[in-house]
Amino acid sequence: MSPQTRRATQADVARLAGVSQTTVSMVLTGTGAAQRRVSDAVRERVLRAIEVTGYAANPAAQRLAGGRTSIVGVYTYESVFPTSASDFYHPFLEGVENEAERTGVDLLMFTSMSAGTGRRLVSSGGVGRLRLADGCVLLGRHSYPEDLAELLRQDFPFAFVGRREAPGGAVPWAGAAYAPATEQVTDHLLALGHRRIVLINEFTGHESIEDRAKGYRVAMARAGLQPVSLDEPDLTSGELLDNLRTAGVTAAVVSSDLAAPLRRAALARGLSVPGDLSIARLGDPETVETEDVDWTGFLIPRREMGAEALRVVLRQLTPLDGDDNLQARIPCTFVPGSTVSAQAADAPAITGKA
Amino acid sequence: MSPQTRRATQADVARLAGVSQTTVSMVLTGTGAAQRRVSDAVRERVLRAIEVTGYAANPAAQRLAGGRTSIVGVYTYESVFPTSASDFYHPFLEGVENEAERTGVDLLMFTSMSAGTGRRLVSSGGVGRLRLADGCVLLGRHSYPEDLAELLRQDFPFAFVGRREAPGGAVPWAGAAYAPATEQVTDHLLALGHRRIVLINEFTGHESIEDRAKGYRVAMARAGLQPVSLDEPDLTSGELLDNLRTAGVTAAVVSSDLAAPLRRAALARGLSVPGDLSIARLGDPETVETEDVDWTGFLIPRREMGAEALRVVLRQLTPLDGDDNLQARIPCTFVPGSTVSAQAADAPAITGKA
DNA sequence: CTGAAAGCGCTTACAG
DNA sequence: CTGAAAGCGCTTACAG
Repeated sequence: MSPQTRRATQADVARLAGVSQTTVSMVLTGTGAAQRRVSDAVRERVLRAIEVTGYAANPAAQRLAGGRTSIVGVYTYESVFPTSASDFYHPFLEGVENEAERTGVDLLMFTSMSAGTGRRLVSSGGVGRLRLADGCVLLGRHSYPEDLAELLRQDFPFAFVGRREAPGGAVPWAGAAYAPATEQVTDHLLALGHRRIVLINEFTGHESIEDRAKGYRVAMARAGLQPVSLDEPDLTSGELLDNLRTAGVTAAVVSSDLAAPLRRAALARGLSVPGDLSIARLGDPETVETEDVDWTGFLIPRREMGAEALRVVLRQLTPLDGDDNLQARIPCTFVPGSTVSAQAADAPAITGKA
Repeated sequence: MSPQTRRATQADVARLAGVSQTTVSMVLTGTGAAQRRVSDAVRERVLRAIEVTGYAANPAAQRLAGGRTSIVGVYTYESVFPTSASDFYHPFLEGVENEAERTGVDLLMFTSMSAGTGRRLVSSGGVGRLRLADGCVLLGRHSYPEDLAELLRQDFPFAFVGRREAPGGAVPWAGAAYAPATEQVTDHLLALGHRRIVLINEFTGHESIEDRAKGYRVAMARAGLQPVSLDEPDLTSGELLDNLRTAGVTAAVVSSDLAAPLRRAALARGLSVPGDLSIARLGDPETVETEDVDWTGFLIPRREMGAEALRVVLRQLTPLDGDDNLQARIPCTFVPGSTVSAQAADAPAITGKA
């Protein structure tokens, strides 16, 4: 309607309200003490002028002048929407988006720096692009120590979804509390009478794997038992199973990706799960499962991890309250399931060879 | 390593290269003629200095100074990741993201302005926030004429996914070519010998509904037949079916959401589809289907629509080439299916009451 | 071919 | 309680 096609600026508002542009800014974003310095009468006039002009802040200018934009970057190390990758990213992003909506921040999704494989944030000028945002949530399957170190060095607020470590400082993250969850699962087996309980973990140096091992060891130690680990990465599930039987193992605590293969190997050898071998799973896998098994174990709180990661970023932006914990562990949910059963205390279920 | 924690600016680069800051800017983004004005020797020095300093442009400053950020906003009228809504938004967003990755733009997802229902872009200061981006892709189930009119008025580059109209100018969009697709489906039924073909459409004023009706009328007119429409919105599928039978209809061309109910009603009355009634579907519904029916009809090219919408935005940013079409119709894919069969020319399939 | 200068629209000391 | 001024890091006329 109005012929004016240019967007209103603070200067326009100021002119209409008969005050200085500084005052308009103060009314809008004056921090703490500053905000209070405007008289009610003036504030009223400014507010009215804002309404009349339809003024809305220019985020680029805000950002450049050192203010906040309420934009948080989301950097994923692969693209998100193609269905292949979405199994992994999706639950996390649901959490991030929910929390973003709740707290009123917009999400800047970085997808442009792919350049094929080994896509790195630092080298591709990505860190620079991030600066449009107040902070950034990072999301990827692996570890990216150089990226994280660079972010730390630049003192840029960020959080990784999942525990990560990097040289040069404490990485902020929101991860699953794998240690207590694994401890609980192991305790559950112990309470069922199992004594020969083995941990079967992946053989990466990944932080989350270490956490699971720790929880297992704690539970075993408290029960006065010797932790047993089968760290031969090259074993097939079948060979692994044979080793378990030789060792008289009655229960296995297994990382999420290895549980199904182990169960299949057991069934293939005519064994019953949980009759002959109890299997508990340490986390639900990211891919949709083909078999319909009612696993005993715990669920990874992916949505909560995403939401908390955003909160960890936000916490760095307003370090007002006492809550300055930048490494958040989210509890996992224990699921009773039916791949585990009771075991007479001293009777090894698996004896000799078949 | 280096103690410097501040990010490098063009001024830093300039100092190191022994040139002016203007020259650095020219090397990086000089448009056309300007770019050419820098001598090779100087360009070399600047480029080297950029590498040494690890300079990356500050997008906020770029944007404020009137430059491009290679950021395109994506405004969805509902949240995206919660699974409830993702059925609708997902395929479109896949297309947008793919194209963004291909063309090297980042996506700014606007999620913050929900404010419950009736969430509008204009009133919530959303248009202002958009200005961080070079342009914007809009995505929603309904029509939002006020928002679109405001965007047009402000001359802000955007594109809607799906055909839309608004007062104040031509809305840029990327939509499905419903008219020719519906025409093709109708022709298919005509070729099979059907003469009494009815169009069953939703009763909204939605643009895409109009397109379908147009395609149907064109095909019928060419065959010298009278188009038949049953525009009684309050009819149940069963009553609708009874009307069809009374009218001696042998084939129905049905919008995506009404096809399944109509088929169920037919089966419930002991009729065979396609034996007694052929049903062709105008588009695949957005929700996952419960019944496994091999529908005859066409598929909505949702991913391509998303990708093209981004391209429509980009086209407005660089109107160099001759391709200035801002209303793109993407062809739909015809699917033969098995809910349609041949019909003897003059023998009405449905006669009398059951 | 190169540079000094204005300006984009904000925030934040610094004066009154 | 309020305002004039500097500055954030760029782009783009405008001079040389």
